[in-house]
Amino acid sequence: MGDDHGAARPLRADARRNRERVLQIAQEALASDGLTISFDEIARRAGFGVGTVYRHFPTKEALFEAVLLGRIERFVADARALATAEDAGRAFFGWFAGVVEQAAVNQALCDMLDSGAAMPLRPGSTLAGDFAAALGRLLVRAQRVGAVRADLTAGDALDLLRGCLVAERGARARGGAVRLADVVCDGMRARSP
Amino acid sequence: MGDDHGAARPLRADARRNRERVLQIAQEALASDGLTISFDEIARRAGFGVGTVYRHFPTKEALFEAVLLGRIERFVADARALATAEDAGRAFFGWFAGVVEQAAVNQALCDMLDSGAAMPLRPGSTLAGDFAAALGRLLVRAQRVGAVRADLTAGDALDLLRGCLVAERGARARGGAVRLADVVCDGMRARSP
DNA sequence: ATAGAATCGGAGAGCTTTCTCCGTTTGTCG
DNA sequence: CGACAAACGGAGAAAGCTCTCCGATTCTAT
Repeated sequence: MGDDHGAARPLRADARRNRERVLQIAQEALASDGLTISFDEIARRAGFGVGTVYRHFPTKEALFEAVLLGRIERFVADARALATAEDAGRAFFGWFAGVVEQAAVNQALCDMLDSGAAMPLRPGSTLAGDFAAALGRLLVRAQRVGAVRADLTAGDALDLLRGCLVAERGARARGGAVRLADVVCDGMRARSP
Repeated sequence: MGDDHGAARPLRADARRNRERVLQIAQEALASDGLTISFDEIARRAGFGVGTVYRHFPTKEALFEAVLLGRIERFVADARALATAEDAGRAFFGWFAGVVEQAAVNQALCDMLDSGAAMPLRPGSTLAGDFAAALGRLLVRAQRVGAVRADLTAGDALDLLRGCLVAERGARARGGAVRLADVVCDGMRARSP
């Protein structure tokens, strides 16, 4: 599930080139301007007529998904790979900081993770759920070994992740020296009484 | 600098009543829907023609400022009142949590504090600067008595405040039990090694 | 080289949003 | 009460957005 429905005939050479260029430009535009950028503006920056871009991606959302979905899937895959790591605390905090690190330099990723309860994906998608579930597994393991406060839920951690994104992005814009994600991670650590 | 230019003649009785009603409805609409709500929608909810609302507030921004400016000024005043409190750590964390507490139930306040580097105020306003300066003073005092990590700047604290807003608002929406602001505050505390 | 299919370009339909304009209605004061 | 300024209402201008449509153009297979 990703490209076209069923077995489509191969694209004409120029069309494939153009499609790649659109994806490239859209990726840059989304990273710098976020989800609010207009479809027309992306077409303009890519140097194509808007009709051409719509030929490749039937809606604005389809284009944005084509650019961003892979990034989120990657986060989920990373979390799964860490699900059996030796040091559960290290796994959780490392993954958490890694997501913040990558998303903080990409406005669209921030917008996507930030906005409201659900990620603005195709209704049928389970990705938002997968993401939350993957985070939840890392969290529980870290709590079992006493690395993270026991009273935090997966929802809490997800909200803190969103908060970190906002904070960290602000800090980057100012050239701040302190990793704000580290500050928040410290807050999540279990106190040693 | 507030109402009208110079000495305006008093409003007609019905006009004053209508103005109050618009402010009241706008306040509720902004709290629940945030800065993205449309001017037309506010007029509709108040039961007025859009022209009537524009008669009282020349632009959308003017209306929003009339509703929200006072709230921010209040935060600044609170910070100033705490600037000589005995327990500097308590003053800083208490103020920080208080701002989060109040802003978390008001979408527009969140939007305003969140969005980018500057608050979307009239260019000439010094309010954004006042807010940052007030926060900075509480922070420095708390750092002097060793209550807060010494490596945090005022900008860091402001960004963390923004992050808290996002996290806390998410938690409220889910009915979360943990005060996420407390988690972040714990992260800002100086470690006692 | 040429026919024919695939692709492109961009005008414009249809929507939302901010804000203006002016005919109509409503308070107020002598 | 009656006149007149003040206030109201909402149509619609202007701008921006998503998305469609179809004539013009470009590739490719023969």
